[in-house]
Amino acid sequence: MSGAAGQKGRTAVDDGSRARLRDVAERAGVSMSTVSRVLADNYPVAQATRQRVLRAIREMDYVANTHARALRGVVTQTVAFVLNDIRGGSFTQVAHGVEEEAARRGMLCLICTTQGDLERELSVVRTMQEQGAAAVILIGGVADNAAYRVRMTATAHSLEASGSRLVLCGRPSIGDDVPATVVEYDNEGGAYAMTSRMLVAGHRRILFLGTDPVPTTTVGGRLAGYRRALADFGVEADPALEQACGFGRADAYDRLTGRLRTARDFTAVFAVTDLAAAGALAALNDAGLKVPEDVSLGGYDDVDTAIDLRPRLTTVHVPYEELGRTAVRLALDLREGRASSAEQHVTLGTHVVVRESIARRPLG
Amino acid sequence: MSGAAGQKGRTAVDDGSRARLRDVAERAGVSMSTVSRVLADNYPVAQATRQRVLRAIREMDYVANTHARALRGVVTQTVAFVLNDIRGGSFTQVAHGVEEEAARRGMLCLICTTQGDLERELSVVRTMQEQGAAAVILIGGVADNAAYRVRMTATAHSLEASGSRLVLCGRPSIGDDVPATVVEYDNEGGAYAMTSRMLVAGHRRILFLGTDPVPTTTVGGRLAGYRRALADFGVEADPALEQACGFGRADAYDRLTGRLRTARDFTAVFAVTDLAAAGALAALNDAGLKVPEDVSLGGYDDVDTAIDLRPRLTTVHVPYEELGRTAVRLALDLREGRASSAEQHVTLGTHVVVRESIARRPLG
DNA sequence: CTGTTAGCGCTTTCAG
DNA sequence: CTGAAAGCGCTAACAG
Repeated sequence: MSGAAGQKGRTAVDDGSRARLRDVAERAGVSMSTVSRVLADNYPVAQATRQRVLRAIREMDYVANTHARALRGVVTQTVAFVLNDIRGGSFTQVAHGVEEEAARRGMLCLICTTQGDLERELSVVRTMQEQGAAAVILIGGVADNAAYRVRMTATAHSLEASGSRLVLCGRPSIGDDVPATVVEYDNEGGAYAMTSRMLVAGHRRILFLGTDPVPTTTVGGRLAGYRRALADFGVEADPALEQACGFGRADAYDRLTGRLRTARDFTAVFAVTDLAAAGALAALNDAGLKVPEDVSLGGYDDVDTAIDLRPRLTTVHVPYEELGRTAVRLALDLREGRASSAEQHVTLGTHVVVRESIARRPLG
Repeated sequence: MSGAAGQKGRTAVDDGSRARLRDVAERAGVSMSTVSRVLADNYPVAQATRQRVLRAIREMDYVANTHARALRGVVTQTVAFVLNDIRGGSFTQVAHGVEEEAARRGMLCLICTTQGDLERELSVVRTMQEQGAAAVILIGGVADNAAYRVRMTATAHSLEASGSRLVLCGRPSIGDDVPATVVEYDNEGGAYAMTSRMLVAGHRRILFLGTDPVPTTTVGGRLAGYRRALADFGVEADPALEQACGFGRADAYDRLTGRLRTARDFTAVFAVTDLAAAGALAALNDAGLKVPEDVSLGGYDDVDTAIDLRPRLTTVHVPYEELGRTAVRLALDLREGRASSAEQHVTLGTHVVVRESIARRPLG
């Protein structure tokens, strides 16, 4: 298929196909080794020869073949970043952190999306492994169950055998004996802090907007923080206040609007994400409720746009970019022997960013 | 370096390194070809043999080497997507479109960022070419000058020689003779429509917030649309109303706040992006000005969060996701001979989304 | 149905 | 300083 290049009388360039090392060597009147040496610049080559080779390379627009190189062991290392959906604020920040740190180390960054499908996640990871990725970073929560753990454990081992590293980012560890790097943020703590703040402001009926039918680790942690805060304040948790809802704006709007039609049995809403908070805010306003005068509102993620909501959204800040950088750093440092396995589990802090959407509980 | 695997008495797996086809063959007691056939599933293999091979593959956790495959011509095709910065609304949507269409075709999507550095853009493209990307998609405006055109033309030809395709996405063509696919949106038309709308509402002094010292094609097009609308309405363009400003929220806030300290010599603001519009809105409000009662405001991009601004932002919708899908579709269809070169330049439409941030010019 | 063989394009000893 | 030669791991004729 790749054609007649190299045949007598036809060069790769005449042919319209990519020039190979051999073509360059022929043109420069040297051996392939010499061209390779000029390219790698890791071995003495006579000035005159070097010039001739460089000239041929330029004239033929030679572009090295990564695959052939990789096969010989000289790899353009890549870091793979696997996420659900590239849209939607927060993960993009993680991606940026990953990109940044990877670029700093001269590595390429592969980004793949899974659309929330665990099956696809596995297949994508496999593809990355085939590509020889130095690290495979999985971002975002998952439905945590036995099947998931078994498969992820196998994946971690397989990756390790390939000389790669699995990184769980914003997702809890699956066991200390599993060869995986874990970079978490204090998901539960952030939710605890937010809920506490609402409780301190006098709220007792706080709607948690965002439980899932199949709860992911992300929701699980936030819900746990919410419940723990209630418990610590001696407030009994009311299951009716744990409202099913997805991460998106639209779903939050619909769910809350629906609920408000029936009853308004809460004085504060803790939305599982800022996007959901935006939807909740719109729903509240459309129902004639003012935030924070009538109902207080809290978000989670601290996306850039939280500040443009009115009132400005009080939310939980997550160091997403740092999460991405750390993921790359830990995984690669380990490979290079510059970090120990002991340092391969990190939890970054979260904190509430106080803005304007939470007020004291209105009397009556 | 890759070690002693394959030596007598040590298998790849014992060794802790990745198992190769040969190891699997040995274990299953067959030849490499047979294993290869089982894997490719493109040739008859006896049931019993197949089972034995499959078993060995599983037991050894065999993972194929993409690079070796690629060298033989069997490639996991990748589509490369090159952008400035992965954060910030709109390009992410394009990336999603690209991802979607690439995935639909079973292709991998490589995403790389350049931080706005043309030098780096070129080097990234080169790396993608080395990787054997089927298409290299460049997204976003650039400073359009002779040097850029020369280099991009060379890049396009080089890519073509590699059997790849350059795609300029949201960036104008650099000439009909250049082998590149161009997927634009009606950038100038969107700005024209927005400005017209403001003019129709009676505004005569419209601040264009977002000219650059080194204007990019994106800004250039939007500014051109702005000027053309003014001209068509017989309003003389005042250079003082073309305010230097970047794409981001923070810069817009600072610039407009600074300007408002001196004078308020406009009744409407046309921000070059929605992000800038968010900054402008905050600046206006902080200066005690109400939108749209005192000053009207228009944005560009129609990012998801434009609807959460108060007032809801009137802006120009750009079909970003569609842009990404189209980029992939055109480039790949051409490769596969399912599209002609004539169809390789497309301009998608834009339109104003009317919300609440533009009102009739206040009297006096 | 299965095995043998000849490379894909490149790097890297090992000899000049 | 330069060249010849031996593969990296895999696939695809070509013979059995």
